[in-house]
Amino acid sequence: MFQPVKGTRDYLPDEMRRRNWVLDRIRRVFECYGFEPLGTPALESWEMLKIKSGEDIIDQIYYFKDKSERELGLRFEWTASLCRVVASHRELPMPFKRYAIGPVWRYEHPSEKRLREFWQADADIVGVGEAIADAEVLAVAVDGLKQIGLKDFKIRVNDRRILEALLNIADMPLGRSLEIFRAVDKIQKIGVEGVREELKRLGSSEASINRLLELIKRGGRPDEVLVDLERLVAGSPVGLIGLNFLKEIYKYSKLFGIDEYIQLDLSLARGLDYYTGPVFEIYAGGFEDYGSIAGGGRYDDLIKLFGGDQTPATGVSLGIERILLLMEEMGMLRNLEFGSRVYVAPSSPKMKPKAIEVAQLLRKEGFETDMDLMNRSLTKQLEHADRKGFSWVVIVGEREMAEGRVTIRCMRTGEQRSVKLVELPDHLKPHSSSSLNFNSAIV
RNA sequence: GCCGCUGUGGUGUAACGGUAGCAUACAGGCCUGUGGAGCCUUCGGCCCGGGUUCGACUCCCGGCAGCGGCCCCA
Repeated sequence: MFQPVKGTRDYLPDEMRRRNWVLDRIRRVFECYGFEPLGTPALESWEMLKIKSGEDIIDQIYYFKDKSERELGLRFEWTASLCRVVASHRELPMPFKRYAIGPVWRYEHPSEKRLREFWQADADIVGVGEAIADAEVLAVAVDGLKQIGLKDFKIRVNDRRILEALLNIADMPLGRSLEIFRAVDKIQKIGVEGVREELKRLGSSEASINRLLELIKRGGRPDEVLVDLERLVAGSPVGLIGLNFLKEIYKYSKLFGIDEYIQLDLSLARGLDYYTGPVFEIYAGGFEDYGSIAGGGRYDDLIKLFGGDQTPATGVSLGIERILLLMEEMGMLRNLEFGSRVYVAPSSPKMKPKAIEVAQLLRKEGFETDMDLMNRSLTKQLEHADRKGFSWVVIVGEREMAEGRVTIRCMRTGEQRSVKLVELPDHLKPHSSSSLNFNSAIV
């Protein structure tokens, strides 16, 4: 018997329905904010995927040669593909706001929280260098999460240019910023001592390390930290640029209505090498230990690295599996209610042609409709409809049909009544809609 | 990548160096025009490869997969 390959999994209908529900809502929010869909291949050239990914990620790229010895890889995130498109389509009007939702692949140790094939929902703004873009990208992410029923958030933000300044203040070795960033970023996972070890390995002195660890402890609500921080990086032009940018983001976040979630965290750096300024991660409020459910940052140099003009860009990525797992844990997926579906049951095989007619009529009206394909007895059909969770069964019987009527049965209550065929859609409508409902959703 | 535990019908489990049993699900029947209960019937399995043995699902080795931990990392 074949199983899904390591780190991948199947999604049976019940689960897939929930997944789709979440994906649909996020897509709708993306489009609501004016992001446009962009399709790019799962397969990209290895050469391209490697650019500015960072050592650790490169090891995780699915790599292979095709039959013509081309070196290829599977996308491990969406940003590179976006940059490739932007670099090679100079005609795109700016700003270019695009979203992409789909699977990405990383060769790493699978666990419940980490598969080798997983979905990311990305929203990026290309062509805007100002903080309004970063704030909007955060807003769309928060709104997407709200629309699937999450309520409270913590957005950790930082700017790598501030970190850069702190590195200088702490007298850390020059030219190893990226490695140091990666080490510092792990503080949540490996703890202060772990980071200390890492930094030692990178050739920093004990004193520098202590100083840096002390510096990055600062964090919290922007209103409280920003002033303090201003004094700290006063002597560093780069640091000031970063700081001012964060201020701008914070300013705009108020206008977008997400400022209450924002927290400065000077230890945040993120693992990818291409970030040039602000970086951010979103956590579900009260579930910070669970890990981030979205993350992103600004990558102003990446498009140029891909052969395009110097073009600023920023974006955010939602981790779909993480989000679903979290929702599962919070018990939110059980409350999902889907539009009611209709099952058409001929009372006997003889009525099959009439049943098809009824089913087609309902489908034309937009009802999710299924019918018996196996000449089952009415008993079996009801059993089946019950198990599959249909809300309505339309019984197409000889006796009623002779008068142009059918019987509708509500599967939840067991009530049923006879209705005219021409009025059938009206009788099913109150309980059926193409839109989805969510009991505890804010919306 | 490393260490540990695990691998029996679709799912969950039992036993055993000598013909693999149960539950549940699926399909059908009791029920020839009415679901959720009950009873009955059918279908269906030892992860893969090698070794030890008269004989391996069982013991040994390797692989693969899952789970947990470490490492690594969104």
